[in-house]
Amino acid sequence: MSPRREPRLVFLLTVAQRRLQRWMAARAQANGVTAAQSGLLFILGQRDGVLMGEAGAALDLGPPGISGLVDRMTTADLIKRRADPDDGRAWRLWLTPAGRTALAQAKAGLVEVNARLTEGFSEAEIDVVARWLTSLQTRFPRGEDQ
Amino acid sequence: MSPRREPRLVFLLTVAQRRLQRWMAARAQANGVTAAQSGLLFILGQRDGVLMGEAGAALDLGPPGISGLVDRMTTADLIKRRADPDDGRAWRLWLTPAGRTALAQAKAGLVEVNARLTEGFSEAEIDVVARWLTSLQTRFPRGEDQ
DNA sequence: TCTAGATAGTTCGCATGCGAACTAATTGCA
DNA sequence: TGCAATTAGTTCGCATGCGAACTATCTAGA
Repeated sequence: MSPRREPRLVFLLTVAQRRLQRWMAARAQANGVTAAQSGLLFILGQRDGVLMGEAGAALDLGPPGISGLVDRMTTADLIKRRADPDDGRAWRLWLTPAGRTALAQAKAGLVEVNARLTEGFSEAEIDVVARWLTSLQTRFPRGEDQ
Repeated sequence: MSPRREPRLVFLLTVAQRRLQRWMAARAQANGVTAAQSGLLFILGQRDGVLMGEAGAALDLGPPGISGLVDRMTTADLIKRRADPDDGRAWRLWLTPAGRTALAQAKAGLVEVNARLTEGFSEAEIDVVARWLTSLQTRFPRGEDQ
């Protein structure tokens, strides 16, 4: 409540995310995989064959978001969609060979990005940042809340 | 170089920004102004009559970004675009009365958002966060760099 | 068994913003 | 003066992801 000048966190957060997005998109020309797409690749790398909804939840995407992402990645032959044998409404997602290759490249790229993201900051500082970013998921929840 | 588990900063940053975006978009139903749009309103509140390019630079938007934003806000009658008398290529942006009203509401809303963004964190911690976010603009520069 | 409600995804229209390619106006310089 | 290079914006196609409304399937209870 002191009159200290608030850093413009909304602006900083928006710009930071956009910069990262842009930078990774430029990298995408190399392996053809964007940030959002590599997110799904990572999920499938851990649990191949997840339901679309599960993948969406893991990526914090709503139904339209995961649906569109899956469409684009299916077209790009990075993943494959197969009907769930037990539930006629559901689809399970699987990596294609091209998807596995892209995942390997994405993993390598992530190392560089993470290095760039943490360079010049101590572990304690990065922990503060991570804790703050994580806390926003509680402060700005999905759905209808107070 | 220790094998400590990296927090997934790319993911956290992406999700945090999306959560904030989503939350502010939901607020937008009230005053009809989104986060990106209120960004431009704030710029014009400080310097009414800026050039589009100047506004874009202030918001870290490229030419297509600011062009589209201006189009949408002009259609929504929040801003007005007038030819620069000295430069036939350039346009200057001005708040409309509706834009001024929306700006006042956006300012009020920002107070709440900022409170939510900083709640539970010390000033020193917020400073670390702000410094980290700001540093990304250098780490992930626009244009072609190393 | 039948049906009402819940659940999994899809589709539509929209906002956001990028890169590439473009138009039009201005400027620098030979 | 005149033209080449620069600069201000626009346009196009794309990726991303939202909310609202929809379809199809499944499940639980009367």
